[in-house]
Amino acid sequence: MKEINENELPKAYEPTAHEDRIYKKWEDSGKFNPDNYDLDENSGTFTIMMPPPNATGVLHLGHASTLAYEDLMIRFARMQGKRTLWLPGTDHASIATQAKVEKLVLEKEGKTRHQLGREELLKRIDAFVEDSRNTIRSQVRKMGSSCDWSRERYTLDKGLSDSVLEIFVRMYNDGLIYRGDRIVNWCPRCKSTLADDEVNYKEGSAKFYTFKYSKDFPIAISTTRPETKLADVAVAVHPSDERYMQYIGKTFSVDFAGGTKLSIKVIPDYHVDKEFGTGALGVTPAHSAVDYQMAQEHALPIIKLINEDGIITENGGAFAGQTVAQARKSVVAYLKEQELLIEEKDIPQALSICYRCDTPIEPLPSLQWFVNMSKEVEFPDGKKSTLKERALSVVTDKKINFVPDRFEKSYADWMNNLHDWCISRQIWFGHQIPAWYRGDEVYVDKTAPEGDGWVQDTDTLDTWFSSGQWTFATLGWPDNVKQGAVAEKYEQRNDLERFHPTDVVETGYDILFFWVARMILMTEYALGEIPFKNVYLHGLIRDEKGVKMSKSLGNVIDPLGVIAKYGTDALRMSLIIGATPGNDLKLGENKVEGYRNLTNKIYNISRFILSTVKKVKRVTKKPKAKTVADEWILNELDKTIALTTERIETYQFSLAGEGLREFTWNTLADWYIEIAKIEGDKDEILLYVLEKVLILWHPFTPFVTEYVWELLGYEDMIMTQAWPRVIKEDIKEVEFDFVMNLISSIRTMRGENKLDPVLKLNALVISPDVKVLSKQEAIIKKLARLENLEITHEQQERPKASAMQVFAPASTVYLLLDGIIDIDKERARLAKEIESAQKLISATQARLANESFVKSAPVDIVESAKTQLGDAQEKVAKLTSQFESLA
RNA sequence: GGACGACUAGCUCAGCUUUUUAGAGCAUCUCGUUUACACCGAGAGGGUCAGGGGUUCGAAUCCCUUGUCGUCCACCA
Repeated sequence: MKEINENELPKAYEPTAHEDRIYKKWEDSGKFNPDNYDLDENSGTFTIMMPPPNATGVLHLGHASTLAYEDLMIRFARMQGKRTLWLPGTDHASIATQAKVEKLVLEKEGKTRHQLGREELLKRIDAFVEDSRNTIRSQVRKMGSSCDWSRERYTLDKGLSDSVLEIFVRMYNDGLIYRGDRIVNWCPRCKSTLADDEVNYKEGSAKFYTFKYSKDFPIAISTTRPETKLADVAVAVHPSDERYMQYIGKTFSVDFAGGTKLSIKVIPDYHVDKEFGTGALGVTPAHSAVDYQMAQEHALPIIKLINEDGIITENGGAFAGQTVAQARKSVVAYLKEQELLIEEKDIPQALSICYRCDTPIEPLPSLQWFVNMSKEVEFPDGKKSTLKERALSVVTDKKINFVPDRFEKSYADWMNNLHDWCISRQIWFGHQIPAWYRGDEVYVDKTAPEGDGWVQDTDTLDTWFSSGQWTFATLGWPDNVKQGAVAEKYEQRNDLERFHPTDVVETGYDILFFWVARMILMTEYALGEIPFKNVYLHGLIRDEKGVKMSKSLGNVIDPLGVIAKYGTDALRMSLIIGATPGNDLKLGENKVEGYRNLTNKIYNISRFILSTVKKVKRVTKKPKAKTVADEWILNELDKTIALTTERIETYQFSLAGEGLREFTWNTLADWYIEIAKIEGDKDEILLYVLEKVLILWHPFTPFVTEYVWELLGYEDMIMTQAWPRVIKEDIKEVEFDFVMNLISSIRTMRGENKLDPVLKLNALVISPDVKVLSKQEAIIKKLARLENLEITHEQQERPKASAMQVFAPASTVYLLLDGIIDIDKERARLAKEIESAQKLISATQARLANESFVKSAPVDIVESAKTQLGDAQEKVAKLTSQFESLA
């Protein structure tokens, strides 16, 4: 390997030259796997299950965002010395994947899935998925994800399938899973059912028809779907509606369009809006969820008019065989012809559409499998509850925390309104339902029943049924179980015992209900415990104009393209810094460019230190400060360490990154390094600060920090270095004193004529021999202006000692620049603050002197008043001393 | 219809459990081309924190209200 010479290093960091190699180095080291660390029993664990991307293709920025956040948390925990597991995987994504492959097969071979057959299609899908998973694996690596590939999983692998079967059978035996003929959301294009939350709504307009079934029928009704009226069984009216009261309970025989005979009963129902339309509603139980409810309550028959292909059944009389659209025209034509149509107008309507393909949903009665959300059952911990209540209580009891917490409310609302969950899908790709039929017999178990003539259900399970088991099935359940304290030593425990519950799930808020809620349900049912302690939800990533990225608009930013141009570190920072949880993020290229510059800054700070110090060596112990500037930078570093740690621990990643940037660029690079150039002799401190800064940056920018670590020639990898710790009490809040010291010392020197600060300043700034950095000049000019010092241009020499004198309090200058400048103003401000604090004191004292308040108010209120009083008094004392020192 | 969120500098956004004088990045303008970095440095301009009201010694921050935009949920046939 070629020896690295600092002087030959390129001026700018080149991400693409190092990233792949560095990733390989990490991966080959085995250090992504927590088993390859020598840690003691009490190290603590930290676990994240990577949300499995769909096996349909490529990663988008949403995935990139999740990977950036999770890798940050994982690297942070690992450096803190925890046993850290990040388990990667992919989701088979039943409908999405099958639809994609079907489309490809149709394009290439001109065959539909039915022409191809189940076996053959599944073969094609498997091949496609294998390919796709390889793409995803490589993209996850590109993001720098430090996940344990030896534990990689797939929602259709054997372990997950075992778990799915186990849960299905247990739920069936508990009476939680049942098969029922119910109204389902049917997508005629996907030819499958959809869960309630898989239905989207689109604003549109519809023709609203008002008509009578026949000339002698007494009540007119209104509808946007005249064709479904062929299957009406009732007319519902509000019980208090005087117009129709007289008809309630009566049944009318009607000859309707296409020769269909209807038997219409007039029923009362409080849900009917008297003001809407005619105030009467035609009830079509088979093709409307609301009507279905009414039919159940009034024991009305259910006539299925539309089949799974969107074609009118034989119940449609003369219209049988027509499509829904054709039948609508036919019925409207009939109504016009018979002069039954009273009104036709356009109204706005929210159209139900399939969330995958935007096809309008057809509500249909169908025999499907459901999970009962409201049936009481015994959980593994022996407590009895319904799935719904259980999943709700873990959040309301704060066993699971949401970031941001406002999503706890949406979660609770959603859970409260949850209906039974339709889990069967008429899709071939997925976990086939473990139910066998023979005549009227039904058999449910993990394996096929013995005997002849049994036929397995051809449906598969909703993809969320399996991904809902992601946190524990990936850890070996059901083979692995929790045995409590049986295994004393950590090594003797299985993965489930070691790593579950996981610590965090990080994902977009758009799949809160789909996935997060299902994981909570499933895990509570299987294990009686929570799947994760914290849920961090990021927002949607939009383009720079705030438009949602979509293929059709062509505004999709490809993470790989960004990485190729600016590097992974820059992309990661762009996704994390300046983003707040739960809020959408607008990402433009100039933002990424800015963070590319920051990456370069980190590199160049390192390059400078590398080439300046006499000998590169690790400085692990905090060096002694020789000047005030040293003291200041070491203190600032400690503050940054404490702040960054705290912010990452409390999920304030954006603030953590901003604070680091501030320290790195504005404090270290712009000030301390400039001071170091003048003061000199700072090798130890520079190396010490650099090492800590690199470590702090590592979770954000793993590649550049690892690269610099290599340049420094330090042992091991930065990835496995220990996260720095500081004792909070050691941090000094010294800024204000520095300012005061500086000002007073200049005044003293002047007054006593011991030193002439003017002279010293000049010596440094204006020497014609020495070209002065603008930075230094700025410091001096500012100081000079402050203290009314004159800058002269005659001084020739540049005495080192005086440089020390002037720059020793450089930190204070820094603060001066920040604005604490005008003494009179400062005194006025302090006086005002003291006054307001004193007002607070007298107000609080008055309250505490009031006996009835002290006796009647709650104890904690009284206590907090006392604390407040103490704080205020302390504040007054502090401010007063500051005020006096400014005299 | 219900709920939630946003409204802060030209742009993108922090700050929001009442703690000093409202911040950053980008953009603009001026100066600087110096041996870490032009993917640079020094400086400047730019905000009645959407409007109104309230609580408070003190409000961008807490409460109420109005407006605009957005998201989610439910859904009227």
